[in-house]
Amino acid sequence: MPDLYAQVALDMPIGDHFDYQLPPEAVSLAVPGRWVLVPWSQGRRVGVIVDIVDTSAVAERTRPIIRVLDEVPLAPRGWLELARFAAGYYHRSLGEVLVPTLPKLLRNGSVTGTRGSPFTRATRRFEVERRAAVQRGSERSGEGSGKSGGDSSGDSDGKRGNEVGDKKAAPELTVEQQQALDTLSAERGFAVFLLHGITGSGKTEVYLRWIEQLLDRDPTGQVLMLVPEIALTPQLSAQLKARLGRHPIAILHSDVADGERAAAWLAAARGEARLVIGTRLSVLTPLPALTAIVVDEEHDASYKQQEGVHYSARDLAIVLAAECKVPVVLGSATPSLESWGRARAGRYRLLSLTERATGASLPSIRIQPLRGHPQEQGLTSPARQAIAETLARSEQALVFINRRGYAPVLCCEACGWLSACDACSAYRVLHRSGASRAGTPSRYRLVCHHCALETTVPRTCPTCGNIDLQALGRGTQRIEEGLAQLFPQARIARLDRDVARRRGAAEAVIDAARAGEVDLLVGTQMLAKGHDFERLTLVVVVDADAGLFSSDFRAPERLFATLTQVAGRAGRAGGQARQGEVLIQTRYPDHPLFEYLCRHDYAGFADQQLEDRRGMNLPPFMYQALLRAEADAIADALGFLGQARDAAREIAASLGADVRLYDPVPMPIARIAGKERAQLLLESASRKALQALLERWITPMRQSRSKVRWQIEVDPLEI
DNA sequence: AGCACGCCGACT
DNA sequence: GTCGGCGTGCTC
Repeated sequence: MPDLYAQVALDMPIGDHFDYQLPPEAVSLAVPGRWVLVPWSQGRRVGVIVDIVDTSAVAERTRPIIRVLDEVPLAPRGWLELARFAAGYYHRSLGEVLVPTLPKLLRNGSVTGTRGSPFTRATRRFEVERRAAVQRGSERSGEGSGKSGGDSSGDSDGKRGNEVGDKKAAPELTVEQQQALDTLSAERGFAVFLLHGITGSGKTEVYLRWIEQLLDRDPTGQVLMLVPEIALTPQLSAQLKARLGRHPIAILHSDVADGERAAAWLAAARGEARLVIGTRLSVLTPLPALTAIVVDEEHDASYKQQEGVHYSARDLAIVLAAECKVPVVLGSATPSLESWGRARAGRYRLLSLTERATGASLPSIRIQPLRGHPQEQGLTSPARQAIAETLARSEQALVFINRRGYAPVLCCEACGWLSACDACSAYRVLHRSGASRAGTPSRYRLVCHHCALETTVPRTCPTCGNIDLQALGRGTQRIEEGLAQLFPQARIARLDRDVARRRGAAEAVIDAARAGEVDLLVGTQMLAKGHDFERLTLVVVVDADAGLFSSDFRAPERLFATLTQVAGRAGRAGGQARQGEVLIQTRYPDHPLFEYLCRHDYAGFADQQLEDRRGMNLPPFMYQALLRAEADAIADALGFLGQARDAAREIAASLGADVRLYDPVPMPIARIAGKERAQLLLESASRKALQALLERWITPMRQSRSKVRWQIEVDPLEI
């Protein structure tokens, strides 16, 4: 019998670790945090050593590990602790948290790669960049300035004009920015800051300065910056590289190709990359010398992982910061109510930026009633007039509608038939497809946004044979078409997920708009995030009502954030440029949300929402978890959840845990792709009580096999 | 979760 | 006579 066993976490829903014999020659390498290749059934898999022990309960079944992956850096201590927390909190096995964080290319043990492979090329490219960065850094420090004013470091890379050629002299900070920065720089240990800054207040500049200071101060320290899914654009990378180019930067994005990702990940894990910027998945990148974390747009829903382990990268960032005893900054113009509530309670330190960095004033927001105001192409006459005036001044206007496609539903006026999806409880959306070259008749398709099933449009009504089928409502494509009719001379561009599907297409639209080659921009959320269009002075929101009376208690919070964000695109230039104007069309002009919005009063809105939530016992005053089930028949899903609830009730009673169990209900969209879905809500004022119940409830449920597919969602964002 | 093994219906 | 359905057992 061997002297030592390695407890190895594997990507399995069962068990937390599996025991393997440790050959004597592997003992020196094999420590917790090491990646290993182990035999598994017929094949082999990679896992992480989580402990070394001298006995095993299953000693007679153990086999030796195959190899220690010593080419992968040993994971730092805080990282394993973070993963342990995530596994416990989201009720998954440790391996399910750990293993998917290793880039695919490194998972098969053949890291070295062949010469000229994407991985080797990426590694070499990173090394060249790193040396160049270090070189720039030493040149700079040779200039002898300790202060991080940095105006002289701007023209660092003179020979190549690829950085858009701007002079990257850092802008002067406003008093508020300076104060925020000073507060941040003074903090060396664990602390959570909420940086609340209005749109255009220069939050990014504060991050940049802080990161710059941190990297200069500690020559080996690493900073992690998390950004939402769509925010990680080439523009942002270019900006960061231009300003912080004397430090090696690694970019980790789900779209980054495998070889590139593996190289960037290794650079981060080896401590070579000083700034690691990425989407939610990068919160689990092992960083040996972490000194600070930034979470930009912390309210963004894309921080919540929606497959695999459903973790919140923002929440894990805070756990990681605590683990590593470093400061973390959450930034947003419209913080989540969870974060805002904690700042109000004094648990997070609030930093406020209340004015725009350019000196521009905030846009004026007008609410335009839809009722009693006839519309043309979905636009009231004040909206059309405002657009016409904007065009006449040769400025840009943005028309915002959060619904892609041509029309949300097709209907038969004779019999009432609607274009329902066969597989989902939703309507198929009318889309205009194909490049409508002049002369080519445009084609239409019916597309289900939930199961992606696409069909042709019936020539006649499938139930009554009527020839006249009507498109009901408006999406981006129809608004675009309407604008072309209303303003035939205007150059119009659309941006939504359909446009962005083509590689580089979204970039092209944004670039064209910035270059002034577009007069009218039409689009969804995508247009609202972070872009700076200098000549854009008008924003029209076609219809703000979807979020006003939703059954989801978070809908007002999201609507406020979206409207604030899109309104923030207007009139950012400052100087002698015109003040921005925002027109919001609604059927409910008296809704209180709009009052706060027009006053640009996020704090007032958020405090009011918090009061509502407190009164109604909702998060953040209540902790929730959701058990979701999926089956061919809704009765099976509901039956499964009913039994689960009964079991939970008993456990809660035996624990004395004060947890409320609701009845199982079908999900808001009950059927997707032919599967019926239902859910069971649990909530408690005590996170501890809820977690204790989940712990005793979920583990046995995983062991018993059911024909119903299910998953647990802790801190669900949508109910 | 995968994957194998193992017993009962519609096809060459 | 087989191909294949998914029930249940196992993986250190």
